[in-house]
Amino acid sequence: MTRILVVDDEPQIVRALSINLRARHYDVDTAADGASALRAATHHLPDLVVLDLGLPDMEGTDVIRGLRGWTGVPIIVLSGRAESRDKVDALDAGADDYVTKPFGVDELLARIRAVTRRAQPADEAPPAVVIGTHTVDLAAHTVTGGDSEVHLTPTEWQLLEHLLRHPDKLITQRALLQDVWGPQYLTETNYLRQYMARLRRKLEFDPAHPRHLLTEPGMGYRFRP
Amino acid sequence: MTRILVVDDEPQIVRALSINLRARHYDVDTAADGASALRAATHHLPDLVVLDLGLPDMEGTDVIRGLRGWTGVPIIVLSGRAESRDKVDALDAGADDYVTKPFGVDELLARIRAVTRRAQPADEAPPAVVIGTHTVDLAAHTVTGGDSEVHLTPTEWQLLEHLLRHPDKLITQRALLQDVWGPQYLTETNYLRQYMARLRRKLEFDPAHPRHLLTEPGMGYRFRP
DNA sequence: CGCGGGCGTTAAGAACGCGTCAAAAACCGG
DNA sequence: CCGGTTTTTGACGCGTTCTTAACGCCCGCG
Repeated sequence: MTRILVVDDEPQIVRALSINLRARHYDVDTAADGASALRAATHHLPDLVVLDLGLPDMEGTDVIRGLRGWTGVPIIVLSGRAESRDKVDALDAGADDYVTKPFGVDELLARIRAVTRRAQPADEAPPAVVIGTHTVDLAAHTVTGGDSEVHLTPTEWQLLEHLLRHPDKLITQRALLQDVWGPQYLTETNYLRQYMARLRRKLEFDPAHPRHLLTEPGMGYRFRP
Repeated sequence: MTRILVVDDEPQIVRALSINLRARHYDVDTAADGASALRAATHHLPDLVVLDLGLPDMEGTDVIRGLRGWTGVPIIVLSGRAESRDKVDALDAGADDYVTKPFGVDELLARIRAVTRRAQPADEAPPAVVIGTHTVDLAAHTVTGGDSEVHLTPTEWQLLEHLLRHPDKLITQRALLQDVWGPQYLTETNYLRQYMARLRRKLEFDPAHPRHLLTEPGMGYRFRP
């Protein structure tokens, strides 16, 4: 869930934005002035800040700098002022985007999507998973740790990836066969037995008693972190 | 040096932007239509793309998607159309920002700074990398050290560059072929075999047993520092 | 208690991908 | 137009990986 902090001193704008954002399944915090905005951000770091520049207590650029001092959270500025100078100041202070009022809600939402999309990869949680003594990094395609060096073949990676991307979830045999081998292999469960065994031999501490790559008899397999 | 690809079919706009950008010490490439824009980006990946939406040969959103298919390079859209719908479409296709014409140059420059600032952290650039007895300097495009003099061809540089920019990370064959040769060579893995062999012959201490330019059978290649 | 399905294991041949050599074709500067 | 460099293309041996088959075991069920 993406958490958005809306900062504006006009209650009706805050209200309208909150309703629209919540309807899109965003989590919304609000603040009516710069000081409480900084406090709210400190208290619970949002994933994005929508900031009106016309606040009663502080310069808008100071609010931006106050945030930028300690966080890289994306900031979208709302402002009634369309002068080039204001935009340049806000953007150079650290804002990610600048929208002039009056603005279309659809456009703001699209800009929110664009900015969060860009910011995501930076602070994304580590895509590394631990299995026994080994650590699997899906992004780099590496297996580290463990005493012996481990190398996985393409098919092994594909299979492992599907399991690791859905922790604790049961993946049916059909789903795995479909995704790794294709639609015409849906009944070749022997492939799964073969390759699950290989994965366990390479990753599990005791392949005969797997603790992470589990079998659900008659159904499929499951990865337990 | 930040390299910017300017795409617009109006020569005077291209010219004005080029002058302004070069004055700010940006490196500028230009393209007049969608097809040559995609080709230019493939040939030498820019750090940012400024894209006019009113191109003669392609839909603007298709150009965006054409880039997004294989790179996360920041894209700022220029457009004469101010309708909310156009903005939403472009942003959701993968654009990072949308500026309506006529626009102030100062504003565009500020938005360029904002977008590149956000994109920067992703690619930290270690200036020099050591492979065996040789030292490769990506910025200067030089190979020093080693007893024998080493000269790399353009294709060899491109290939090596992609590997060195992502240390320890597996780069798939498709990604390398896409970035070095272009989208229509995705299956020509023999090119990779050929040029990886040449790089190893020129850089590795023992080309038959590479220690830094590693093969991941069936998947791709990896640079280990 | 005997039976059968599903699972893990082992073992084999087949198919594929990689590194390599070699040579033709395209490119480039003089 | 020529000579050298660079890129593209084809072919082959070899090791790895994939595919396929067969066997034993556990467990639920009749």
